[in-house]
Amino acid sequence: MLERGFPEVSPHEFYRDLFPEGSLQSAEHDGKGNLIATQIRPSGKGRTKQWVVDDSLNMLDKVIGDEFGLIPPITFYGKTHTKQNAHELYAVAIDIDYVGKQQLKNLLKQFGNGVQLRPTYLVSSGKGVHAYYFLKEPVQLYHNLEDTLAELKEAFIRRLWNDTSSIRPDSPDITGIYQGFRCVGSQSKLGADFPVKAYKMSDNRYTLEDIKDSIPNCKVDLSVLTEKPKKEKSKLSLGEAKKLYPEWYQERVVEGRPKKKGTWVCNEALYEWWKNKIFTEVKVGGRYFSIMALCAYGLKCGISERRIRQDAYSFLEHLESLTDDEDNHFTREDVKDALKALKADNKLLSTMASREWIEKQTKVVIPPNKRNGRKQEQHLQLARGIRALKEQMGENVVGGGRPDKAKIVEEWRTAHPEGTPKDCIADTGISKNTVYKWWSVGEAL
DNA sequence: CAGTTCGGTTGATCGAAGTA
DNA sequence: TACTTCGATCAACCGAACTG
Repeated sequence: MLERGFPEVSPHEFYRDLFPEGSLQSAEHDGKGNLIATQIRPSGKGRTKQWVVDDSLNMLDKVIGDEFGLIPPITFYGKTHTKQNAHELYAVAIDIDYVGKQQLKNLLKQFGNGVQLRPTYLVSSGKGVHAYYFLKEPVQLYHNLEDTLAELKEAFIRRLWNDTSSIRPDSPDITGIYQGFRCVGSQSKLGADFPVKAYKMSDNRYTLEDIKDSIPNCKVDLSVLTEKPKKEKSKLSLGEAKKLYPEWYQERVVEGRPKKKGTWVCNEALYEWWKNKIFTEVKVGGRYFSIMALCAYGLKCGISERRIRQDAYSFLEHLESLTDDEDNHFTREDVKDALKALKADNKLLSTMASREWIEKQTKVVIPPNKRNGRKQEQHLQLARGIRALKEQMGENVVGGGRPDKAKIVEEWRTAHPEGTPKDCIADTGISKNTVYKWWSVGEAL
């Protein structure tokens, strides 16, 4: 289909071209990054695996020929495909889906006559294509560049994915810069007989400016890319203060009444909810972990350690009463041991706090997401708890409802001191209802 | 006509599921 | 793994129907 003089290139050649010899790590600590290849298993058939591909590219064979392998055009430090570990961007890859024969012809024509920027490679991905624009120089993936890069990429996707290139021009997939793509040499959506193939379109390599210039009216500001990232200001938010001085924080929360009424009651509800679960649903095999989970919830909700300990021991009798095997009693020692979680570091605490972990360790079904009846109720309880917690920690957002228009009315009144509500309604277009609502608020000042 | 009450609609957001 | 979509809630909005 693509035989118009564009040579097909083997997976090894493709990735060697993208990551030239010497660009990846070859010695243990040479300061260079590596590729991460991810293999996704169809659900139920084992876990997702990730491989580190170094400068020799030997590990590529792990995903070539496989069902579903992903490789992003990025090098990483470390062993996992995470934003944190991302090091350098080597190419901008654009996914265009629902490309039929005619759309492909259109695309090739536009690449040929300069209407669209001609990619370095075009990769067939099954029902669509991936256009790879290799970069002259890899771009350092500092975290403060993320938004800029994402913006540029989105503009570029919208430019390439249009009614001539796709059967569905209206719903482009806006893939992020960290997104992996089906790797060259693995199977496509259409199965084993249709592997993902790469075709060389040009020897061109680009800069981000080249890409920006190819998009008409593109307003993305690339200047941050040339600046070094600023050091983050060290500010001590309430949330950080909590981590650093947990005892002070908890005394403050428990003994000094919090300013906003409802919030900590709501938080406590989450903790109480779990206590109820321990009574009603925890069985042998999940007893020890249910106490650990109590610690996690307690800390999250700002309950004092003393109270958590008290509550933990209060479950001792009940949990021991569940014992069905003389060799498997639940003792004071077990509770004591589980309570060590209170002193655990943050990392352990956050693993414990995840719904999945608690479910697995305690055998209590914490409803995944089948939205019916009381399961949904619990789902929201959790969401509300977390939201309330954020608010309490001073993160000041603003969740929940629709934003109000108090400010608009207020500003209009300052600009028109003699104005009447009627005029305000006409000027601002806000309904009279809303205007009246905020009118009196302004009056009070 | 100025202002209020009622109830459907809207924008924002959450965690989980889904998709690449 | 990253990011979008989905189902669902919440609080505020806004039109319509009312009140005086």
